[in-house]
Amino acid sequence: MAQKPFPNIPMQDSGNLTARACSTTRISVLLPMPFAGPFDYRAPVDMDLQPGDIVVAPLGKRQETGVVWDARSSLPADLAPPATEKKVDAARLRPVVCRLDLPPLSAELRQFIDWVAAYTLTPPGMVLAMTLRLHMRAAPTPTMGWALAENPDLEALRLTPARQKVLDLLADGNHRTTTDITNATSVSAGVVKGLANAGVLRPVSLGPERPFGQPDAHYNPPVLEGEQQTAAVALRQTVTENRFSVTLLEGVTGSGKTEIYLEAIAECLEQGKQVLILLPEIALSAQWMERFSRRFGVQPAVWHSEIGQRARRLTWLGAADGSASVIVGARSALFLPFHNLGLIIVDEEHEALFKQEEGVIYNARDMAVVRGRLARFPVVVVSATPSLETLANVEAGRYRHLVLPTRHGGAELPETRVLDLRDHPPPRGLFLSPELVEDIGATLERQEQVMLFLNRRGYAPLTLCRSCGHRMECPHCTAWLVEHRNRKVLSCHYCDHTEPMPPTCPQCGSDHSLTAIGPGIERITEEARQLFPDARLLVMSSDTLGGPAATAEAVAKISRREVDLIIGTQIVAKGWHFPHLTLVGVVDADLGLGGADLRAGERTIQLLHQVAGRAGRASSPGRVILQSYAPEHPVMQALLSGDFDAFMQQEAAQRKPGFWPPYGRLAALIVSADTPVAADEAAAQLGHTAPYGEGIQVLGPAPAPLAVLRGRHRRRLLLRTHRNIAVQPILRRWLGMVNLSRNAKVDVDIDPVSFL
DNA sequence: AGCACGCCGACT
DNA sequence: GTCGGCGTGCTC
Repeated sequence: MAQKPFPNIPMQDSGNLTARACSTTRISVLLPMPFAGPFDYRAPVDMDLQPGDIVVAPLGKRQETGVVWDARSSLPADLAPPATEKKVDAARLRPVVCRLDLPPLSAELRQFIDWVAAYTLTPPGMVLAMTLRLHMRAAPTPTMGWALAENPDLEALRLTPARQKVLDLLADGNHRTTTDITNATSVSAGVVKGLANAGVLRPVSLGPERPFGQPDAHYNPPVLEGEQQTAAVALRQTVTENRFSVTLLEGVTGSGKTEIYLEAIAECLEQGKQVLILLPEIALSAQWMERFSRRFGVQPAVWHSEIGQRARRLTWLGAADGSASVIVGARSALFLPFHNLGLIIVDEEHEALFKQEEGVIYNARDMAVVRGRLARFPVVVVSATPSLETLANVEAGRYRHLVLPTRHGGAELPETRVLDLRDHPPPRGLFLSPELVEDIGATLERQEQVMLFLNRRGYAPLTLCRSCGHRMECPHCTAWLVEHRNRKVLSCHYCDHTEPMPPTCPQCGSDHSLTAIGPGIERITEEARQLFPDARLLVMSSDTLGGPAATAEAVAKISRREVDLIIGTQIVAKGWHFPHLTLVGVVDADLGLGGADLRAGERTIQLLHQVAGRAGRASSPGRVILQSYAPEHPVMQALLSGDFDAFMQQEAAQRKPGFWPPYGRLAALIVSADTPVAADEAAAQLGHTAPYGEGIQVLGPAPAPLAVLRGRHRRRLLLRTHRNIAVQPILRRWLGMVNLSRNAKVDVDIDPVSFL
């Protein structure tokens, strides 16, 4: 890729280099590449380079954007990788090409990047790549907008009402983008285009900058009372203290957690500092954005992996120069180069989505705390069902705790009932118990909304041949193929394999013998459609909702009562506000409790509680019915009683003696190879060289639950240590001992969340 | 991560 | 006889 210096970014030229100048100007440059550490370069004499400066450096035949790095690491001894004191010969040093005119990365951010790299055992360059993940030298193409033409030929123009609206809007002489025009006038983009074609509008360049609106801390302050007021004051206090602290803000759905942490944001804005809010799934947070702009008068800047190149660049620069004072984002926003960050809020802190499982494997919730500690500002983690990790930190006095015990606005918590499917089985081949069906019918009768929740996409999770017992499996993964009847395909939920539904059994050739086993959301929809033919159904899953816009529209339809019965997966559990929903039916409450997952119970209770929270938020109380084959299970009992504290204490008691997290540390080694033999060989080697000692234990190797994933054969080992033993030095020594064949690979997952 | 160097099969 | 497959190794 040819890289030309971009004209809008003035650069300092390296000028002529003389051999004499070389000896004293060695500098470290960290490149966004998987090297063990920074490379050394020569700083041209006329180029004043400081740590943090973003530079272009030669690498082999190409040029790369990197960052001038600190000469010595500031990491604590138990994290710092052993220093490789082999200095590259001064004669081999190549000069830095130029310095880019971009705000330098702060010392805190550099330290944070080093810290995350050392903690996750990732090359620091790969962590830097998360900060630098844009074409730093790319052109910020100016936004095009429209202005009224100098002397438009209005005679020839058919002046429709829509066209008139646009002309009225632009009459003030301001230049606007097509989007701004359509938003302000609610005409379609076609109208704008038509006017442009008619020569009434002329295209203008809006210039490279589109400044972010400044949130106004006093725009629309809420009226808070009682416990809410107390909590808001306490949270504002953590901000005014102006030092590192972590606070858990805990409160059930509807207790007003968001309103309260918006006050902490207001306080931080008043201090002139930036705020970062991390949400697990930013693409689905239209309602959150609305609440924010209601409070502060403008939309916050948004960051996630799917924003366009342009918005990406603007937001990055906005973070770096401080003009974006509030950024709301997914986990990757944690690596933005904030100018003056004063607060991070992690909403829904218990969510597994904060864990990045590919590339640099890190937990954004935990790393947010680290960033706050290194840069000395407060962090607030928020949840209705806090993770055991966070609760243990509260218990140990490391985190503060603010609890909002009641629902706000008089709404009652939903009444929960566990329906024992052994006593009330659904008819053969169906999945909704008659008891639940009756309840749904009565609720619909009252013109109230019902939601059915099943956390499984597709029609059926297993397709089985009734003649020979053959199961339809993924050729690349240890997983069943899920039937998607709408699309007439079988598809793997772990890789991108999809095949057409075969007409006969591929094993024995029998006709009409392939049978769908178990329910997916499509099958529940079919059942519901037959039971309630008059109800207006809406299916909400990642399959049916293409993107954020479609999701927002679906949510709006529910709010407008254009829907009676909602059938959804996970996606419905997000913090939506559905005021007319009074009954939630959980089709399979036991789903997720199987398997050997450390956190299966915790996760199920968090998910189901969140789903339950969708019911009865306005004046009418909601009800939740859980279909279960194990009503006696502690998870069901806790959901019944609403006593999550007791459940979590029980979980804690189970994990403490074995030093399971959070009472010990865990690291997973995932061995993968292209053949089972190679995988076994590598796993065995790791098994033989496994560390041992007081408070150190290695479990495995064992085949991973997904023993084959995307054609790679996988084995797992688990390192468990006491909490006071750092796993990183142990792992570094361990991995240094093995001599793996080229086709075998070991991925390290510190603090694993998924055990697949 | 790129990109080159380096040794073995199907083409002009 | 060459073009090109991707295995291994290096980049300050």
